[in-house]
Amino acid sequence: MRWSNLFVPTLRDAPNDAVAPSHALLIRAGFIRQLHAGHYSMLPLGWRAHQKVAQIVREEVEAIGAQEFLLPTMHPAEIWQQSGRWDTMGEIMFRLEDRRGNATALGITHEEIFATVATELSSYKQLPQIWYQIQTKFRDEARPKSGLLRVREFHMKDSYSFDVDQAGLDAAFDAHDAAYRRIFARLGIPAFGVQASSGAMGGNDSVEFMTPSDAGEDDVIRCASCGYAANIERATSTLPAIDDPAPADAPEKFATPGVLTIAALEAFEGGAAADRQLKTLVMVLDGAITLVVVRGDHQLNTQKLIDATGAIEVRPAEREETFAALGANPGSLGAVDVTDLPVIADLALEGRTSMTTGANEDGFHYRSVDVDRDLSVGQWADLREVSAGEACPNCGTELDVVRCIEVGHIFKLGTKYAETFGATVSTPDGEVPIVMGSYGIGIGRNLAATVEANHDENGIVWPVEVAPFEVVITAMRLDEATLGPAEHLYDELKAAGVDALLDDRDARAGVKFADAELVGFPIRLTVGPRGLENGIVEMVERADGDKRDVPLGEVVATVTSRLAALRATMPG
RNA sequence: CGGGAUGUGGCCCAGCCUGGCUAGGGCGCCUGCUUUGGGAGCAGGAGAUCGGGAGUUCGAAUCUCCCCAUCCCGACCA
Repeated sequence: MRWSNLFVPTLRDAPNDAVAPSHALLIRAGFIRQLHAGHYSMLPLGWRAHQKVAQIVREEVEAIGAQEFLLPTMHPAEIWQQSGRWDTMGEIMFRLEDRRGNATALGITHEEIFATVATELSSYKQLPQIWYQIQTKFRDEARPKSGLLRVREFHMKDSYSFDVDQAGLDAAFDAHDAAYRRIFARLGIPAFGVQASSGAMGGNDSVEFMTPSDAGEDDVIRCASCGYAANIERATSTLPAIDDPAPADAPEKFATPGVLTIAALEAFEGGAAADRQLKTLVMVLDGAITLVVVRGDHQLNTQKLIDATGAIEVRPAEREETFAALGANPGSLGAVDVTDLPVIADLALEGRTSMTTGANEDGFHYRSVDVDRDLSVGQWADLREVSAGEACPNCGTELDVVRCIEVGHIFKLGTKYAETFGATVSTPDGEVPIVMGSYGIGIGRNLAATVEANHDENGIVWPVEVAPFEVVITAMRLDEATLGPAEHLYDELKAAGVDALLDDRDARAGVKFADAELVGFPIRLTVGPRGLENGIVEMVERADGDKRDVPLGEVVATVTSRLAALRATMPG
């Protein structure tokens, strides 16, 4: 390919709404353009890199035996109604009607569809199977952001495993885990696995692959000592034991005029330290007012509440709803003696006594509250959000919080979809539902994550396997004396299987060099009269700036060996 | 959805507060000449409903109201 024929609209300045490094660089280097929020056009360089990411993913999942499909992205509502997710998916799913008025959805994922196909599996002898596709997904994200990192229309590789039993599922899961680690290594993305909430998908084991980045949107709790790592939606920690004073016989109500916050009650004469208080949150779970109680110095993690209750829609109660339910305003709320509303309490409160909490009467609190005795707790659950500095649940080391991009997610579905859609196989012991697993990886997001992890002040530094071209040949003049040898080199490299680009633009050297660095080709060859006089070209490596003169006759051998070396040294 | 910010040629930005000739600069683009190993110089040129609508005014990029879009933080989210 000749650069003079390639559409590569590079920009000296990034559009001012591109903030994340990958976003700004992919635009500046001419890889992508935005159509509207969350929808991007892939330009020729962007599409090449995108396809290279997809190819790596394809190779690694095929290496574990996966077979490629292509399923429709428009789905009839019925299939989603059958699994129950037509309702539970909420607004994330784009919905439309066809001309007959039939409800239709744009696929956000394909468990239902693959499970339907899997109904044709009839014997355990056909298992195991791993099926996958690389297909457009549509998600009506509330807040698309950071370029390709969070979009509403994107390609995802989603694979599904089908096994006769749990042991088979475990094996398929572990195979995907290993395949994903190889994928991230090849993409130059330093990713690690964390325990995750399985969210709306259902299922048990759930591992998200994360890579640290300020542009991310997940917080991960990590232990530097033992390797414990979990999404903050799932993470736990060990709390220091607290010795409560001997409990009184009954709660004691006392006046607390003007005290509306945990902090104010700490400072109040006769108040209590935050870890001796109960924080009562009034939440609405699928329309039902519910009291959620955590320790005064703890934060509720909403996802944990959702996971614990199975609720679909969760929101804080309005002030009016709260007053109607408890007869008091925020600042004086409590769960003591509340029996007409569900009460869910955090595990950290089990067995606590002599606590202080609102009395459901403005301006009054209770002290000497015994949680087990005075609260009608209907459900105990891990609800509190772990904070940095708390102790690792495994080894006690102080935990860190790391902002991350989720680059992959694998989890065990079990038999839910197989049962719903009747995907069963015959075994010697009778008919059993197929045990499924689900494994996703976003192509565009990983492209962006690669850039997040591989760039410098001059532009992108592509790993060899993802670079839109592996080598750019910069022709310093366009006369035959220079362009001739440059073209010859280009032909030789192509013949040797190297993905090369010939920069034959009528532009100044500085422009060509700067563009080559911005776009991020791993290797650049400078072909100009100065070197040709001595029978050499200059070779520059993007990653470390290493320059060397290479005799014309050795260029192909040198380039191919350097490319091989660069492939082998990918981090991961 | 809550909070904050921004919309001026393809990109970056000035002008707005304090209303006043043909809306200005840089990059990019076109033409010519010179130049040619790290984003060239000179000369000429094209390109704008100032996000949209309504209003105030003799006069609106500038003031007022409504709407839209985009970005950031949060909520939400396989």
